[in-house]
Amino acid sequence: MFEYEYPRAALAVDCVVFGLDVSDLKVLLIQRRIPPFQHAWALPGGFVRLDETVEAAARRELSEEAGVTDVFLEQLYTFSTLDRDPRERVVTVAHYALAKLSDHRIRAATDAMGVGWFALDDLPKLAFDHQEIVTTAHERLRGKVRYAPVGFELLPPRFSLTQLQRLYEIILGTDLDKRNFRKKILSLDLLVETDEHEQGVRHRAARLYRFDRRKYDRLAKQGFELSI
Amino acid sequence: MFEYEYPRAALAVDCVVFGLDVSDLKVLLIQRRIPPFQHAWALPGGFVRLDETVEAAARRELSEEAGVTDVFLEQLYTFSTLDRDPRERVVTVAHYALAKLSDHRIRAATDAMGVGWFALDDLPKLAFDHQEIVTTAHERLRGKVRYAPVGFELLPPRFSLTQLQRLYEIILGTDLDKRNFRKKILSLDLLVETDEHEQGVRHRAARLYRFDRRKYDRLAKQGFELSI
DNA sequence: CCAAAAGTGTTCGCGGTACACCCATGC
DNA sequence: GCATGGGTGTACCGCGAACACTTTTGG
Repeated sequence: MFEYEYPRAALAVDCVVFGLDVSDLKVLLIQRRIPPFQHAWALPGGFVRLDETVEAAARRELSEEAGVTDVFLEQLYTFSTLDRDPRERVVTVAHYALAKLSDHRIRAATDAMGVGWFALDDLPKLAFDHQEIVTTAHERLRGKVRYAPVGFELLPPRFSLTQLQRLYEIILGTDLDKRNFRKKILSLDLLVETDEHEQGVRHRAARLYRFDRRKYDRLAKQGFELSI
Repeated sequence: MFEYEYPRAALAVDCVVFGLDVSDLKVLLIQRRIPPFQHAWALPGGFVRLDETVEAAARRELSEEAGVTDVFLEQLYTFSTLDRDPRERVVTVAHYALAKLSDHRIRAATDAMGVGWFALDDLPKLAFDHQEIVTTAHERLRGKVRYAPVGFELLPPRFSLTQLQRLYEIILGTDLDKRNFRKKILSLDLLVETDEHEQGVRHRAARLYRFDRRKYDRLAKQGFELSI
C-alpha cells in the first residue's frame, strides 16, 4: 500500500488512434473485459506508472493493448471532470496517434479479438467520456493537417497524388479540385517523384511520390510555414 | 493519511499569465516562500484537489496566490518528466491566461510583495521546469493569436487601432504596415467604432473601437475562420 | 509653430479558383 | 473497345504587399 498526506487522483492516459481507410477515417477501439463498462468499446489506455512519462505510458498501453507501435503520437488534452470514472477520481491525459493502415504489422496486430477499427462517424457507444475525447481529437486533426505535414503519417511511404488528395478531402470534409490540388502540393516542392507506380489497378497506374521530410524540417527550421 | 494500492504521482497545475505592456509582453511570477527553490521566482500554481477540475484548480491558485480573477484561461500542455520536481513525482497540467494590465483590479492585486510582472524575454531564473512551460505558452500564444480573437483579452474593452496593431507586432515579433493593418482589420467587420477617443495624449487622440464578440461568435458558428 | 501620432488610397503581382478534355491501362 | 481514373493549362479575380503625405491636437 502507498500512503499520502492528501488524497490523490489516479492518473491515466487514453489514445485516439486514427487510420485512413479507402473512403473514411477509422478509430482503433478495445473491448473492455472488466467493469466498469464491461464489454463496452473504449479507447486504448490505462494508468500511468511512476517511472514513465505520460507519453511513454500512452505508447506502452498502445503496444500492450493493441500491439500498435512506432506511430506518430502527440498529447491532445487532459480531461478531468469529477465524475468521468464511476469508481473514483481519474484524470486522463488523452493523446492522439496516426497509424498507417497499409502497414501489415499494424493490420496483423489489430486483428485480435476485442480490438477493432471503427468508422469515425459511426462509432459504437463508448465507455467513460471517450466519445468526447474522440471528438476533440478529430477537431485537432482537422486543424493540424492544414498547417503541419501530419497527413503523411496516415499514408504508406509511397503514395499517389490522388491518395493524398482523398486524405485531405476525408479529414477536412470538403471536395478539392484535382488540378488545383496537384498544382499547389507540387509547388511546395516537398514531394519527390519516384519511378514507381500503383500496382494491380485496372486502369492507368498512378505515379507514386514520397514526402521529403528532411527538406521540410530544414525549411521549418528557417521559419517556413506550411499551409494547405 | 490516504492509502492506495499502487503509487500515485501528485497532480498539480501551473499558470502562465500574460499581460501586455506598452512595448512588450509580461509574465506574472510568484516568489517561492518555501523549499524547494525557496526565494526563486516561479509560475503561480499548486496541487489539484479531489473536488475540482484542473481548470478550477488553476483559477483557484491564480486567485489565491496572485489575486487574479476573471481572466481568459485555457489548458496548455501536461508536463510529466520524471525529475521535474526534486521532492517526488509531480505531473503538472500547465495553463495559460491573458490578463488586462489596464484593469486596475489586476494591477492592485498583483501589487503585493512576492508577486511581479516580468518581461517575457528577460525573465529571472525560474524554479522547476517553468522556463520550458513559459516557452511553450509563448509559442501557443503566437500561433493562437493569428486565427482566434484572443488578443482582445489583453487590451482594455475600448482600444485604438494603434494599440491593436502594437499587440500583434509584440506577439508576432514583426512590424506591420499601418495602412494594410487597418484595412485588413476593419474589413473583417468585427470592430465597432465608438465615439470615444484616447485621453491625455499630447497629440491627436485616436478613435477607440470595441470588439464585437457576439458577431464573431455568430460567424464562427457558421464556419467563418478568422485569419490575421 | 512644433512635435507627435492619426488617418488615409493606389498600384502591382502572386496565388487561389473555376473549369473540361485527352490519355494510358487492364480487362 | 470500353470503362476507369490519371494527368494536364489557362483565364480571372481578389488579397496581400509596398509605399508617403496631410491632418489634428496639445503644449
